[in-house]
Amino acid sequence: MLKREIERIITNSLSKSDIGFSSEIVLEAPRFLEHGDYATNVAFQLAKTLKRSPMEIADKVCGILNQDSGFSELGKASPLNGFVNIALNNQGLWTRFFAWSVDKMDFPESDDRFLVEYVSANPTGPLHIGHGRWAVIGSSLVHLLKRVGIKADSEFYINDAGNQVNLFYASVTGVRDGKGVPENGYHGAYIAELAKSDQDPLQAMLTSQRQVLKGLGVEFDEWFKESSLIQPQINNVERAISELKGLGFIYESEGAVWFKSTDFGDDKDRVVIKADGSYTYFASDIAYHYTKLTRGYTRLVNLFGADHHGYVHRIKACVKAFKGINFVDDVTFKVIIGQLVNLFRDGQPVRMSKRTGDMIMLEDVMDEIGVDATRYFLLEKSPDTHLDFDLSLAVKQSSDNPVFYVQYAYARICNILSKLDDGQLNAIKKDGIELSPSERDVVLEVLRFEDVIWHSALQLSPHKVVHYTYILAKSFHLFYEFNPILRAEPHQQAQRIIILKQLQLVFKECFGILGISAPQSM
RNA sequence: GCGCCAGUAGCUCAGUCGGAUAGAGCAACGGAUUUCUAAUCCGUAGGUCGCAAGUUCGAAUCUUGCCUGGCGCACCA
Repeated sequence: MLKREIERIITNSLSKSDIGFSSEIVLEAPRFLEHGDYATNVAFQLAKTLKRSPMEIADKVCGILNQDSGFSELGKASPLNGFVNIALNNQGLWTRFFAWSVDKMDFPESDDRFLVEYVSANPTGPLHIGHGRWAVIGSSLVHLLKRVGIKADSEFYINDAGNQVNLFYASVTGVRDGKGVPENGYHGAYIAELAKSDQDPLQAMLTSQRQVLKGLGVEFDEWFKESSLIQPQINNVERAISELKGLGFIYESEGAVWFKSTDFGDDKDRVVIKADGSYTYFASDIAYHYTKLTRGYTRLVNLFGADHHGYVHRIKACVKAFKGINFVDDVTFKVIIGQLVNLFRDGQPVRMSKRTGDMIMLEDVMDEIGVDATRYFLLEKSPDTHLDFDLSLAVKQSSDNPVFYVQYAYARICNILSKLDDGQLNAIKKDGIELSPSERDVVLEVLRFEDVIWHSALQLSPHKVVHYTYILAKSFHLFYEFNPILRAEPHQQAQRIIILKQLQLVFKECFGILGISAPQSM
């Protein structure tokens, strides 16, 4: 990618010089046009060791770079206030843009195997908007990881064992038999619906969750049932606990069996086998994460709702404890906490509770504003921001909705290209390329794509791709405004067609990662 | 009481590895359309980056303390 190439050139050039800088140069993008296309702060870093002022060093660095033929072919360096600013020349920029392609992107290879676990909602009720948030973030994260060549699988953990499920069954049969819902049981219209049906309530609930998620474009490689942890041949709960015991992290007290999670930063130790001999929910969780390791995953990523963040410490503790096992090496475990979504309608908060009938479900939101808008809005913000989501606003603003803004850019591109054929490309100039300001801007944005998705993937932050997509659309719309294509001179037209084609492919890539559609017309 | 997350423009939020003069969208106001789809573009206005100290050439960003809001603190799941 362009940025890395320039970094390499500069690092090379400086390491050959007498300036004595051997570590890698990292470029940043300046905020102001007059500061060029890229900038580096080497001079500040060198100031201490060289005992010279940053201005003086920046001056010298620029001299070295501008003497270097590999660098000067591409751009020009100039010092300002201690920064080294780099302005690329149009020819160098265009040559790289012309040669670049989404199919030729080159990402570092790695043997890491990611497992992204997300949603994992209890099968005791319909999905709410919060689940929708983890769902779109998780699915886009998996798309993103795969796109940069990282091996990643996705998984939904089904809590189909334990008290809550029993209570759920009891609630449905209670209504069915006219005896009413037990204390602390589940209420709501969906319980009454399930009671009317002959279907197994748990199966019905799972099927419906799966359908809603599929409708949202969210599919999983694996639906892992808690109940499958214990099988006639293999009892994974027993195995996981005995592994921990072998490592010395299990003890008995007050008639129960405990895991010493305080050794790994938890507030208190946790019970895994109750005094009555039954396993706790946490025991299943230990076993579940144990199977992630036995299945060969080395990078565990869990998306939890903020209402479950209390488990983070203990689960991290068990994964850390498992590092003592001989087949486990170099495992990392990252928990992404998705903050809750507050739903509003006309500025009034809409409460969501499984225990009352008054409930807005994920499905309702999708019906109301559409899948693309639902995904875009839920994906747009960083997961650790508390999201206020006003439905009436999302509907009202639908005419200048950001999701339409980015899709419209794509539709405009498709429309123009449909009126042209590749014959026009013969007029392309190879030398003496001129670029208008908005052409230049759009070219630089396209070339940034590779860098953006790589860093978004490393930081497990798909929302950065949303941000980029919006910026790209913005720079396209501006380009469109000032650079006619159909009426342009042949060589200029050819040049702009190249730009459109590159844009079209990058937009398609972005939409693919975000999971929204790419309309050819609107 | 303890823990996690947040606090940036009227509202909703970006802000990379600490960089130069703080960034968008919406809302407000003023403009642009004989045109490749105006679902667009241009401009104006709007700031004590919660508060206070510290680290340093430089802090919205890192450290510490405090304030406010959300969530969580079971031998429930």
